[in-house]
Amino acid sequence: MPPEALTPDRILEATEDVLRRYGPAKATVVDVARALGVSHGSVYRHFRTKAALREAVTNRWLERSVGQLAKITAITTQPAPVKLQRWLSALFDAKRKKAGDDPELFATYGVLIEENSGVVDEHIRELIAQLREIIEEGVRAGQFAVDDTAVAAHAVFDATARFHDPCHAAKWRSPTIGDEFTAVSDLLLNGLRA
Amino acid sequence: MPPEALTPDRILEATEDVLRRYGPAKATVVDVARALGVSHGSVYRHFRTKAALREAVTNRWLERSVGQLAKITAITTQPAPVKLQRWLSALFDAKRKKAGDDPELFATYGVLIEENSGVVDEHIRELIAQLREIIEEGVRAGQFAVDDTAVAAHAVFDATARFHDPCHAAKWRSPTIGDEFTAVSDLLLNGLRA
DNA sequence: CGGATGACAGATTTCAATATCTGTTATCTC
DNA sequence: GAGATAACAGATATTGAAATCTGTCATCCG
Repeated sequence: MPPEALTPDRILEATEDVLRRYGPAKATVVDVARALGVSHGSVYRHFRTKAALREAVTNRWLERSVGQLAKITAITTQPAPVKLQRWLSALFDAKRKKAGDDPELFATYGVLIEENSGVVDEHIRELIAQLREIIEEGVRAGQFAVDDTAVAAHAVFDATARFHDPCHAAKWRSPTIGDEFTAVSDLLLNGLRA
Repeated sequence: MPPEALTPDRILEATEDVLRRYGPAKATVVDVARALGVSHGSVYRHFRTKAALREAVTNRWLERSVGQLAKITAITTQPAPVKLQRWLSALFDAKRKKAGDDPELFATYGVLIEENSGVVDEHIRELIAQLREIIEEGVRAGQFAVDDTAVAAHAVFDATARFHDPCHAAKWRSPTIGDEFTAVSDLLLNGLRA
């Protein structure tokens, strides 16, 4: 009997390791099985296809970041404009940090994200829902004036794409990127203001 | 003697044809020479390297689009907010049209653009200069209130990246993309307003 | 019987031999 | 002599045979 039972979680852990080591192009199900000391047939017992396995890894990665941001949404001691500003900053900083700390791993997840656009769409829907909550709070407090908070939240998310969408990651290394973010952020805040 | 002298322009024309036909990965200098009925050595007389040839093609393509937008900037019968709105729409429509009409060709130029980021930077600088002119006009007329028109122009350009940067092209096929653009555009206009 | 295994078929990837391409240059032509 | 050419070396791309991978399944084990 192996030291521990084979669980989806252990498989996902091993898959992340393999992806980190070999990259998205070379990581195989056989590699994952080898890392776990089992046959690849056993992996297929828990994940029906390689695509499903990669999707689960992607989901896991995205959920970790959404969780962090939800904490900012939950803070109640800040006025909405400040909270929105901080939320956007946190999203940008988190992305930039990940991209800067380990560009290779970031690129790996970039590939997974392109593969699993469905999972990403759901993730984005959650982020926009958080944004909407902050904007709604601001409307209630008379700090923001918008017709439709859902539309506004979507617009804010879209307008900051340059600072969170991985396809712009290369530009995040520019020394002026911070100023550019502030300029967009301020302009948007101003646009929402009552 | 060939029907016409071999000029840089004819070579660029032929290069565009070859790129259209074979795509960016397979288009070779030998192909271009063959299309022109000359030896590839002759092409190298006009363009020092394959990279220089591709850069010139990229430049040509980008200049065509900047030229169209400059016409909108030059119109003097519209108030600045309307002009800005129309300019952004025109940029988005032009990109979306190109991407939709011939996705393969658009992808080809997408590859060239990644190869020649220097040329693209200059192109973007020109676009932002046009934006800045419109914003300055609005500030003079008391319609816009911004500290620094250069920063504001940059911010507007960045905030609309989702609607002009080729890395977002796949999303331009969404049926709701028009509404999303309008929402961002309105939000930005509001943010600039005095 | 629930869970793991290894052998298997068809699809995909790797690798090394072969062909093509890039960029230079000595030569040719008008 | 200005402009084109073709031969060439080194770098890059293509190709097809061999290896590996994906996903299935009959079989084995506790």
